[in-house]
Amino acid sequence: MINSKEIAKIAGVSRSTVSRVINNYPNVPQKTKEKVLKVIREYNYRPNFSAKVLCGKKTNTIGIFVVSLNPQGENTFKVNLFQNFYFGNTVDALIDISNANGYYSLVQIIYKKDGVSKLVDIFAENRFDGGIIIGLDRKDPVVFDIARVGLPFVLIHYDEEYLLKNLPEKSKVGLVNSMDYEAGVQATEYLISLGHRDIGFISGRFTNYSTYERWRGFLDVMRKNSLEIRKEFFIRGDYLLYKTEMELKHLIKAGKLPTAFIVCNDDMALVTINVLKSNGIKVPDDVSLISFDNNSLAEFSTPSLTTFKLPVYEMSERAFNIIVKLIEAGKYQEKTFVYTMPMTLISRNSCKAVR
Amino acid sequence: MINSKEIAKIAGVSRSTVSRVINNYPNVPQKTKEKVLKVIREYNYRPNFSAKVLCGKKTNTIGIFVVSLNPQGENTFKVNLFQNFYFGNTVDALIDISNANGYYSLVQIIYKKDGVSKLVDIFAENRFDGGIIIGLDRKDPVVFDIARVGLPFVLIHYDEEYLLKNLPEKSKVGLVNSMDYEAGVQATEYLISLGHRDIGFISGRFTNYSTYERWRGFLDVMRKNSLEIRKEFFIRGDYLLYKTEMELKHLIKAGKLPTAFIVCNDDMALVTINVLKSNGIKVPDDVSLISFDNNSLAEFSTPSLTTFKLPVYEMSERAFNIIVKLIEAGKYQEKTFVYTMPMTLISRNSCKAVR
DNA sequence: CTGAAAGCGCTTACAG
DNA sequence: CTGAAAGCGCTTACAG
Repeated sequence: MINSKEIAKIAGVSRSTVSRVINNYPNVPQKTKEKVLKVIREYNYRPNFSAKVLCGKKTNTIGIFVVSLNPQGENTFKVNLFQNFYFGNTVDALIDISNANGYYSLVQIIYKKDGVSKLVDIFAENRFDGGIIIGLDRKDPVVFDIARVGLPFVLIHYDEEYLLKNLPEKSKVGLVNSMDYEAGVQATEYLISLGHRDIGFISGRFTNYSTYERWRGFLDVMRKNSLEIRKEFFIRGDYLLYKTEMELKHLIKAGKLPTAFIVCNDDMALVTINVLKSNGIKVPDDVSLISFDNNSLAEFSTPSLTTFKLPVYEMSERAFNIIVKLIEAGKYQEKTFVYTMPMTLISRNSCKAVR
Repeated sequence: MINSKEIAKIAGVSRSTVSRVINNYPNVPQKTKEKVLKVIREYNYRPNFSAKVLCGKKTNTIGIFVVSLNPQGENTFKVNLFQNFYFGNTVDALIDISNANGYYSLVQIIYKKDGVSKLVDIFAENRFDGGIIIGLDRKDPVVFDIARVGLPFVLIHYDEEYLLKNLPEKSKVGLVNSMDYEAGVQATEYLISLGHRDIGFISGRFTNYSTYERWRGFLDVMRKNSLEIRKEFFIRGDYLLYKTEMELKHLIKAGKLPTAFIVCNDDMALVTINVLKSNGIKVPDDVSLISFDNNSLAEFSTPSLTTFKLPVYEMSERAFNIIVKLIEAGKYQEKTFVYTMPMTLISRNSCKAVR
């Protein structure tokens, strides 16, 4: 590849001038500009990216990081991003939004293990102007190590209080959450309003922001209504389909079911429907189901799912806007942006009033 | 951020030695190594990425490029990657596979217009070791400009003959296609075997490899069976749902329908079902539908779709393997790899034998 | 085994 | 308006 030195030589100017033309500096006469531009076009010259960055130019790149501990054992890599509603859609939205706004996107999936600390390393390499991180545990302290690197980043789904309390001074950090506590409250109240009193809960991972918050909401409402929270109606699904299936089968065998389940995502709800169905239990006639996400199947399953829409696209947009603000603020401003976005109940056919 | 010079100073060695330790050169005594490593850890030092690349080190990054001309007018950016089965899943798979194998992935969506030529520029910036490109027209000549840059790349879905004929010498290029011609043949033969003779075709874009090939297959079989290809049964859907809907409505209004349609993707097939349904026409009783992709809804629609599975994941894996081979071959080998992967007919409920 | 020096390809004060 | 020079942070022959 040709470099600026040669371009300069051919155009009969110095490298400084070539640089000035490329970077659109004002004090280059039109004539010189055209002369240089002509050579650039002719030789298809493109300034070397690394050299530019090394001189302190921006990378124009957003780092997108998906932290995904691997439940099937540490040997299996692959997240199956493309089968995961939350990760897949967030990454896709983030890429799309970044690109549409003139930023490159560098995507990196962290397959846990040593991975999370590797996050710090990647930030220290200075490959991007700012990062967006999803999939971290709600209180993963790696965040503070990353903050110390100095590059701005925004978190999607993380504990707000814990973050703000422990963030080092002068951190450039953003946070985007969904209103999972409120959704948990609303889900429980909705079921109660339908006459349900025996309400079960199929959880995701409790290290996870959303699961934790929804569970809190559930507990608060159950207690407020003096409803018993029965241990046997709690299923630790951990967002894993085989686990959900296994534990649910146990419960069915044990003989007693709640009249409704709050399920921490649509995928587990879909499995729940199937397992119940194959045991002769009807949804929603025998058991009601309310879940979260509103994934692409929610509308098409039988019955269709009553679920809370996770505003993935809107959250991604917000995260992108914050990171850009943080990047542009440069060294002159430190601020922490926090947004919490509403989830919407989409009422379909998996819930029914209890007789 | 601390740099190698300071690390060297603190550790009491030269930058050369720091570099040797980092890059695991063999001729560093254990003791020196440990001394340096200790300082590196203590100060959380990470070699600057751009500086490394500028010295000729690899970027360890795969560039992933999605070319998506924007049908809704040039002002609308956003591809809605996450709603697009083909693009979304391919990108996700590519990211996943790259990351799992130790490569970063730099993703860039090209929103056409000036975009395609911008592709050449990005390749010239030397930000990644090799690229994978999807979404290009089956004969987009930009490929040859990119090839001239010298970085290896692999194309997904491109005209093989045209590519091989026009590629400059010493190109490091790969190509991964699916057997769309064969699928087109098989789809048509299948419908004929069910007794259909009036077969319509709802096309994607003809500049697109898959549409073109499937159409060729369709034509060949229809001719071989001396079946009439009726112009009025051809709908140019262009992969656009509103267009498919509009043209189909025209056709319905005109009064005469084929007994079966070959539809160039599941999304258009789903729309077709809806439009027919709302006009009192039943699938598959009145009209059979066979499509391509096997997207996540294909199984759940009513009726479920008989469709050809596009092996997105397998194709992505293949593309990744090729690009790695090409990268590792370095300057010493030039070779063009071409693979064409089978599509599988998944027989469900949208086709029926004609009485 | 190890350090001094050159070089990768840019940009940016600085001087004129 | 424009060029020579220094500098960004590494790596890598080269010499010892």
